[in-house]
Parts: sequence; C-alpha cells; structure tokens
Amino acid sequence: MKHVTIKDVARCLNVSVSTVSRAFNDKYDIRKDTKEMILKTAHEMGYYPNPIAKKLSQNRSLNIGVVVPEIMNGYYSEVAIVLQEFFISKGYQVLLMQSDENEDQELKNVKTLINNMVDGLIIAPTIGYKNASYYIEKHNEGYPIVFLNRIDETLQASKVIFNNVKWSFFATEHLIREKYKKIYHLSGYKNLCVSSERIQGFKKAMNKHNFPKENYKIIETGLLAKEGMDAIEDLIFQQDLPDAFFCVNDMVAIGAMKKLKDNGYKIPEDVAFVGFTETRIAKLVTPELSSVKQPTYDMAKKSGEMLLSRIKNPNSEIETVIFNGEFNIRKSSVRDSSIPAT
Amino acid sequence: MKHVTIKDVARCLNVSVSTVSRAFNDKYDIRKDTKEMILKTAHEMGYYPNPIAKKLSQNRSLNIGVVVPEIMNGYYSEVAIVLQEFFISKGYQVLLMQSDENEDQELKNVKTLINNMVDGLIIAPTIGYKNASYYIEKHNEGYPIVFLNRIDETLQASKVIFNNVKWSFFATEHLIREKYKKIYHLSGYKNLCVSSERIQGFKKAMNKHNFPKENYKIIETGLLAKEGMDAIEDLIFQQDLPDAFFCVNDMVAIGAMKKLKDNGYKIPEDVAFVGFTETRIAKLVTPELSSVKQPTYDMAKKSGEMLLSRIKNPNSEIETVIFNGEFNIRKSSVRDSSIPAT
DNA sequence: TTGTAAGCGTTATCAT
DNA sequence: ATGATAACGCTTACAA
Repeated sequence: MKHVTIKDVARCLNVSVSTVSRAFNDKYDIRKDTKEMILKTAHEMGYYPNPIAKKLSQNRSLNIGVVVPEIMNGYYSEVAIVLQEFFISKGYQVLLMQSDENEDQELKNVKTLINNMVDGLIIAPTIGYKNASYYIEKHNEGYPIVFLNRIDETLQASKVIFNNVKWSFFATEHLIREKYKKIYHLSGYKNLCVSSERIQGFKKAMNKHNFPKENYKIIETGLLAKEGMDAIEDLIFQQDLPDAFFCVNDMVAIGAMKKLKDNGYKIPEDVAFVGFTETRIAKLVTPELSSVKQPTYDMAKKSGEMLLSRIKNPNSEIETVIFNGEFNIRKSSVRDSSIPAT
Repeated sequence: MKHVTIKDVARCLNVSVSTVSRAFNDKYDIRKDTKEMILKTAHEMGYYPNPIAKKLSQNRSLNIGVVVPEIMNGYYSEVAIVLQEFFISKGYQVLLMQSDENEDQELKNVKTLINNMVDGLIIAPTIGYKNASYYIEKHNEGYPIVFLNRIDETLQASKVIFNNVKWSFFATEHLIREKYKKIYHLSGYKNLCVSSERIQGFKKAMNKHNFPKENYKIIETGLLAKEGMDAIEDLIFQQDLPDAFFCVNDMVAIGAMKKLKDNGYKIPEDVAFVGFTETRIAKLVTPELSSVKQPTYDMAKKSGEMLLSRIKNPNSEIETVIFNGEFNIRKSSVRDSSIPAT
C-alpha cells in the first residue's frame, strides 16, 4: 500500500528529483532519452505523481465544483455527465453536489466547495434569490464562476442560458395554431427565473393572438410530477379545465396528464399538453409528450469551456451565451393523430 | 484571493503554528481560553485550514470514490445523493463517476479515483466480468472497497446486495396467482449478475408451479426502455406474445408497455406487466406499474458505513449484507381494476 | 500547555 | 541538461 514517490524513482535511477519531475511535466528542457528512460522505469516501479502534493505545490486543486439543483429528473444528470467527461479530459476532477431544490443547501454546497479550494464553480441555482448576492460578490472578486440555466438574464455574470421566452412563445403558439381556445400554463415557481421567463413567453403569445383574459390562466406549481397532479386535482374540483396545458417542464406535464387520465379524460382529445426541457420520458408516456428540447450537451460543454477560460484569466470579459432549442411536436398536442409513430 | 494561512494566524497572535493547529484539531491538550481566542481571531481573519495541505501531511485524501453504472434512470441518482450526504456528514468528499454501462470506462474511473488517492471506493459495477479480478486484487491488498448491488453473491468481498432471487420469485409468483398462463421474462444482460439472479427467481417460480416449458420464456434484453421496445417488436412480428411480462427493471417494462400500447394492445387486459427496482416513474405511467421496490436509502447508507469501517480497519472481517424489499402491486398486473388509485 | 522543527510529495528557482 | 534546495500549508513527534 505504500506509494512509490518521486524520490524513490530518483534514487533508483541515480538522478535528481527535479529531473524526474521534468520528465513528467513536458515543459522543461530535458534530454529525450533520459526522459523516456525515466518514464519507463517510473512506470515499471508503479510510480505516478501524487496529485495532492502537486496541488499543494502549485497552489491549485485541479478540482471543479459543480452544483446542480437536483439530479433525479434526467436533465441535470445529463449536465453532470457532460461536465464530468469534459473536465476529466482537461485534467480536472469534478466535485458534484446537488441542492435538492433548497437554497440553504445550495449555499452550503458552494461554501463546502470553495473551502475545498475548487479552482472554479459551475452553478445551476435553485429556486429563490437569497444566495445571488453572495455568488455575485465571489464572481466579482475574481473567483471563477459560471452560471448555468437558472439565472436572470440581466445579471452581470458569466452565464450560459436558454432562450426560455422565445421557446415558450413558440410552444404556446403551437397550441394556438392547433385551435385550442382555452390554454392554461402550469408555471413552476414564480420566483424561479426560468419559470418567469416561460411565463413571459406564454403571455407574449396570448397577447399576440388576442386571447381574451378569461381564456388563459397562469397557475403556479412546483417542478415535480406530484405538483402537476395537485394542480389538476384543484382544477377538476373547481370544474375549471382548459382544453390545453403548457407546462414548465415534462415532469409537471406528466403528472398532470396522469391525473387527468385517471379521471377518465382523453389526451389530447379532451385536454392537450406541451412540456418543456425535454427528457427521455417524453417519448415513453402515452400519448407521447410534445416538448421543447434544449441542447443540453452543448450548453453544459460551453459552460465548462467558459469556466476554464475564466480560470486562466479571471479578469476576462464576462460573457453571456444564450442557446436555442427545438420544439418536438408529438401526439399530446395535436388535433388529429397523423403524427407518425416514432 | 490570497489565502490566509496558519502562519498568518500564528504571527498575528504571537503563538506558534502548532498551537493554532491544535486549536483546530480538538485532540491535543490546549488551554481552553487560548483555543477559543485562536478560533475567534482565525475566524475574523477569514482563516480556515487548507484541506489540501492537510491531506498531504496526513497522507490521506478524505475523498471517497463512488462509481455507478449510470445516472440517468433514477435509481443510481438516488444512491449518489444518499452517499454524498452521508460522507459529507462524516467529513469526506465524494467523487462521483459514472461508467455509462461500459466496463472499460468503469476501469478508467476506478483507476482515476485510485490515482487521486481516494481513501476508499464504493463500486456498483456494470455489465461484464473483465474488471472483477482487478477489483478483488485491490480489495485483498487492503484497499478499502465496498461493492454495491451489481456483484455476484459468492464473491469474497465486502458488499451490499439485494435479494434478487427471492423478490423476483415473489414478483413472478404474483403473476401466476393472477392466473396468467404464459409469462415471459425480459431479462437484461445474462452476464449481469442481477439479471441472472432475477432469472433464477423467475425459473424457481416456474418450476414450483409446474409451468410447462412452452408457457414461459426468457428473453435477453438490455436495461433501457428502447431495448424493451425492441423485444416487443420482435415478439409482435413473430406473433409470440404472452399474457404477462416480468421485466428486469422499470425502464424495460415501460418501453415494452409503450410499444404494446402503440400497437393497440391493452394493459393489463391483453398483456400484464411487472417491473423491478422501482423508480418514481412507475407511478406515473398508465397503467401504474407493479414493481419490486428496493430500500435504496438504507442500502446506500449501509455501504457507506461499511466503507468507513474498512477505512478505519482495512483488515476487518469482510461482510456481506443482503437486503430485502417490498413488492408493490399496481394496475399493470391485476385482473380486475379494483386496486385503488394512489 | 506551548514551541521547534521535520516531514508529507511535489514544483520551481536557482545554480552548475 | 541536470542537480540542490526552498517553498506550498499543514500535522506531529519531541523538547521545553
């Protein structure tokens, strides 16, 4: 279990530790054959540089902190996988923490990571605004932070976001074009920026098409299937069902659809549905769920690249990158059933 | 951005670094008031111990490596969350890596983690047996490793597993009791131990109830919804549909159900379904899916505790803990629809 | 109870 | 092109 150290290698080869070090860090001048022989012997001896010592001596951790709001619904799992892969390939380790949609937990996570000297942070914030000022302060101090998704567009910070307003507008307009006359929006949390942006897009479509006020409604829910179910339960009780729903995400849509189906409603004949932030499940429910797909891979990777460039140069110009997605129309939101099966 | 170090604190207070160190590590004798005053001043100065230096000097990383086969299907996300929380509370950091159900990737992950000097590993292996000998070798060298779930019961190693044979037997027997006469098992990968254990349980039930050979069948699939769909496609083509399926996991079941529904079959009237390793989606599909629920939280936590005790004492007796679960009967597998809605 | 100093395994700055 | 050695920030004998 005792580790072979650089000294062992040096002693064994009758060279100095610095030479061995050079062999392992291409940047120094070192004769090619010595380098090769050192690497060869080192390998045989089972030596590899102790990353902790390296970190200490270089005063950096080569760790990246990634904080996501949750990890159960597919979307942020994918983000995590992409970031993991990206940073490993760049020689960094990823410390992944999830906040369970709780802002106190999130602040704890961030502080834990900072105390553990991560070289930079990617934060996909949860609901609420309490922590924003702390993050921005750190950001402005020069601590490399890139925000992903859940952040207000107007905030002065490096961030990668999705054009929620635009795509929520498109999604809503699709329902209008399909001649649905009464459309409700299950909106997530109003103080969650992605929710409020999606609400904006929804309203914009309503206004453009001169929907009378009594024919649309915005209903605040959470982000979970359960909360979609609860919203429907209320509406059924109040006998206030529309003929279409646009939902803040797939899980809420799926919960809502389930509750309606359990109560004998047909989808989309009685009530149509559109989701958002497409997850794998969209294609597995019956009927398949129309949803806005985000370029998760590209967005996550971009955030990684931005973080790396901020680590290199903490005073680099702050940058906001806004991504667009695609709207996948499926059976849950069309009048006839002419959509071919996938 | 410059960090306050232990020296700064010592100098500022006119004490030695060791005294400051003592103040931060309760174990030494130190006068109570000096300790308090040091902690107070240190806090004011914004000092906290550099974990990297600590790791180097103590020759341990306080990092735990967790390797899971995938992170998209809910089950291992939950495992990851539980372990994360558990180890943080014990002063460890968790490095989470996922293998994407690829054994080469898995080996890379494990080696990366070992090279990064994790104090211990929790491994939930993926399909295949190639890496087992490497892990066992490490395990026997005294490297603290605990295996979770995907490991052969007979392997001599610390492990936490689920009684797959028993619960797959129960699940199958339930279908028999419901008077299904032709039951197929969508089995996952045959060289994945959880699959082969579930196959065993399935066969056991078949034998006990004297099912004629032509009335049951084991069909190898993967672990994804897509693979459940493919299996059904084949069976429809061959006009070889049973009246019930027992599936290796929920995703395969859901994919299979989806494909059948798309082809006009009613579930459970035409074909019944039972899943395994219950995930949240089981209750969201129509009809709700019967499934075997595993005590994910307890199993993950137990594996964490076992790892910690092996880290403390690498030569402790190796231990195997086998968990039991519960079988949740829902509409997908009952003859009448008398099951109350949840 | 406190201080001194060696050591953890590297990298990096000097010399040579 | 290579070697000697100080740093990195902490813990921990050992001394006082």
